[in-house]
Amino acid sequence: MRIASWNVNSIKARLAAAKEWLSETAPDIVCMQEIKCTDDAFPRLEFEDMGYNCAVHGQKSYNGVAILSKRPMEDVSPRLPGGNGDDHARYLEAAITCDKGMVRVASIYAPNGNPIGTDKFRYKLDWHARLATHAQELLPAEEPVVLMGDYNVIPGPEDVYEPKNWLTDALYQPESRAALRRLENLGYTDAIRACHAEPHLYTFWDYTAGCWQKNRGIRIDHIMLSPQAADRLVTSGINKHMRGRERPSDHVPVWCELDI
DNA sequence: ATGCCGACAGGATGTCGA
Repeated sequence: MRIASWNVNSIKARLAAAKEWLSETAPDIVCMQEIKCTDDAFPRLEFEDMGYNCAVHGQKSYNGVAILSKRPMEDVSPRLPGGNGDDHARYLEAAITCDKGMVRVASIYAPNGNPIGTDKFRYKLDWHARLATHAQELLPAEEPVVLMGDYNVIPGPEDVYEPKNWLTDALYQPESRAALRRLENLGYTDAIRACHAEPHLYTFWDYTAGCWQKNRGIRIDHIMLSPQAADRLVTSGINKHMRGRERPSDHVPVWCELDI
């Protein structure tokens, strides 16, 4: 079972690239982030024609997450618990029954949080705290859980081209990195790191300043596996080539293969 | 120190992203 995640940076702008990528890599489940459209505007029929069911939690202009699945989805639920009226579309969860059992998948678009020292950074940390609480609450069921998407957190110095440049950025603050580490401390596994030890694996390259050409990237899109999902991890990867195509997203897809 | 690029809404240019 191949499960992938991609921050598309507008599904309207990325529809052709997305269809091409789906044809080439044939993931069974796909989590998308930053679809930047309402539920009605999501190109559902295009993906249904390719054999996918669609669950969409959209928002006009900003944010928005979706899950595509070749198999039916159950328990589809948007939004993290808590948040006091937080209306950003940043979380969507679904349960999917596979050949050897079920998997629970969440599409995650965590807040950027810049600039630091503002309400935006506070919102980022609060959002991650809500995510950790929910992640913890999912554990007693002992299901395979895959929390995947754009976490907007650089885990460590090996995940960025030049750590010094990011010392005042919300993506690299100690509190941000601790939020991601909190999931690991709960028992979740970073699927990319579990399969690839080498440094300088990136999932995002800024559009500006020739970052892609110079390979000045950062690793901020993550696949976090519950213990029962990690037990079934076969391999994982990053579709880096997608950044070099026409009209690319600034993020590239990440994926894992689970024996489920 | 700032812009660089790209997408959005709206109909010029400001906002946002990371």
